[in-house]
Amino acid sequence: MEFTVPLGSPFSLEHTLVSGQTFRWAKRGDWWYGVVGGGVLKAKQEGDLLKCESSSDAFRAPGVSDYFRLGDDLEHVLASISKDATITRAVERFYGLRLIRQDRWECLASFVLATNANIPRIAKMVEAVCRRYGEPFEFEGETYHSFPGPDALARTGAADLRGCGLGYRAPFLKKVASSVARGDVDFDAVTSLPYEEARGLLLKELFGEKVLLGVGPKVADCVLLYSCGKDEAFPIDVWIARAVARSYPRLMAKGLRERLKRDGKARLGAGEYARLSASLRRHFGRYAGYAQQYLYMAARSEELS
DNA sequence: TAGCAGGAAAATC
DNA sequence: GATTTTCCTGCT
Repeated sequence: MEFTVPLGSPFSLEHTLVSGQTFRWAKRGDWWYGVVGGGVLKAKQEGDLLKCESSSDAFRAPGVSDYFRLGDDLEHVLASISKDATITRAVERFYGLRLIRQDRWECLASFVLATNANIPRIAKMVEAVCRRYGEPFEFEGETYHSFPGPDALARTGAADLRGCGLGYRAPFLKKVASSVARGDVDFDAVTSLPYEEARGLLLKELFGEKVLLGVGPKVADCVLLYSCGKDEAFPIDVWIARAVARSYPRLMAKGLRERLKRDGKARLGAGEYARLSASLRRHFGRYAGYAQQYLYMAARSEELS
């Protein structure tokens, strides 16, 4: 099924897909191939047109527009977050980068795997889990695998999951899958509540036990931002922490700043994380999550140059 | 709050 | 080829 989506406002497919939000897209030749919603979405940007091809009839222009959040008024968002020279420069460099709306379960599971790993590694782990537990299907003579549902992962043994190269993440993923399969995580409520309450719901305890073992504030923020539309969420990873220490020292507590400077290890305690992300939300406003994504790209690209 | 373990692969030296 | 780092959380 081929179709074309006209882009009414700024969009960069490339910047969007390499910004570390999602792990199931790969470029082959001129085309990007992504496994989305149980099928393959193939896409190529030509100016203000997005050429698409979908393996299933279900995925059409409206679905693509929703997935890439093409309805967001990006110019308004970018004007709103451009509070200082650092972010303004990042916005200019990566203009058109958009947050995308991912499946909530897939996003949660993927970021549980993301601890202490880099992007290629995360993509590999996700792919291995899909190959083993997802549904296979064919597209252009290649075999792809859908992202497995929570029940499929809840049923398996942690040792079996370990076979996917997940290491210590295997038991966390299995427990998270069980919680979701049991219905302990009300994604609809998380999506409809305002940011603070939504985060509380994801991190809350049930019967004295944490609902989602392996989900701390950083993973929660990723899920809220990338799949629940909470644009205030500002995930702080090591790159962002370092970038903030360098470019926004005033927003970071002095003690934390000095510690980062001293041993370079950007591990934040829960309180430090909460205070820093609150101060970044105050600085960047209601689209702070967009600012985070642009800063993340800038931080990573500067490391390479 | 601080310190550490956790597993394996990528990045770096 | 060894060492360091890696989009971190849980436990003590």
